[in-house]
Amino acid sequence: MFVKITSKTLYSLHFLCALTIKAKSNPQKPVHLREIAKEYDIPFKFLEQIAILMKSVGLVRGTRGKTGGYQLAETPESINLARIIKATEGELLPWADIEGGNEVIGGILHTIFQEQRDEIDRKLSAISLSQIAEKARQRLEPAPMFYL
Amino acid sequence: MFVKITSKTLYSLHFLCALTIKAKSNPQKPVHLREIAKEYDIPFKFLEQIAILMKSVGLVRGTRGKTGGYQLAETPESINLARIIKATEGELLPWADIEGGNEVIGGILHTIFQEQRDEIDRKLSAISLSQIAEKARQRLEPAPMFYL
DNA sequence: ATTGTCCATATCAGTTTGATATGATATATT
DNA sequence: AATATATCATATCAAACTGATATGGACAAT
Repeated sequence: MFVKITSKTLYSLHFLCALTIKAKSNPQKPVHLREIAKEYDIPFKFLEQIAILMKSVGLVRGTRGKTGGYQLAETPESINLARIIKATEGELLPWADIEGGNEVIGGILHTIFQEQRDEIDRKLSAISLSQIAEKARQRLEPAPMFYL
Repeated sequence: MFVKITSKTLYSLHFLCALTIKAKSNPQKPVHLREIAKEYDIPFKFLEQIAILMKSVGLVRGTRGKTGGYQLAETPESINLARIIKATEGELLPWADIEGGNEVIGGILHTIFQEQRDEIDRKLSAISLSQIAEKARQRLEPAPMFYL
């Protein structure tokens, strides 16, 4: 593939959206991973790893113990898609060996893609978690009554 | 990684550039893979696979027998970078499962990236093999005499 | 016939990805 | 204090992908 999004990113977005949506109706209260795993059909143990990763990059806070769980460490408005994807997929710029420099074709490609990468970074940075969560919430809403 | 270029693409570009450059001084004459593999330091057997791939997508022609070799199947002006990368890395659009549709986050990401992918496609399509080969030729040129 | 090329698969080691297993640590409840 | 339930942290594993190698067939000029 050329542009690649792994399921780790998908799961991470589900996770963060869940925290965002649930915080609306009940702020302050941590959300259990089991709950999210069940609702979004994510393998629980995999979700645990993702939660730890999200915590390590400062996007969420974990509370231990029986009434523990996770909640966003920042407002969903201040968290953008670029930060999330960089956490899950690594830096947007890939070819470390190409950047080496003296390799001819690599150098050419590097020049060609530099501009494009900056553009992608800008666009992803302009999309906030709150926007994504809002769209997800809309799509998840049950059909209006008058369809029944 | 997020945007990824494998060595198969690098080697392919070396291969196609070699054919382009050599065709200038000696058109019609097929170029041996062994020659290219040596000059560009590409594992010969790997290059063979790449040559077959390039042939299967119609970018080069192979001539068998003792005086055989490879040559471009089209003019280097009509071959663009998008075609080459699609041949080596697959379609620029990756997430077949995401495109499925009814998955919420996947659908959102698909929308977000659609525009960007088209943009990348346009930019890569605008860069021809002849341009790349020309740049490569310039960089490969020995230093001018008056530097000695 | 022999040689040197393309052509086509099969295989293999290393890495990445998705997922599971095991257990430690922390805290609210009983 | 004991227990239940949560986060936290590694270790491990199978499948897929990547880079590379191996083996052998088909073809044409000498």
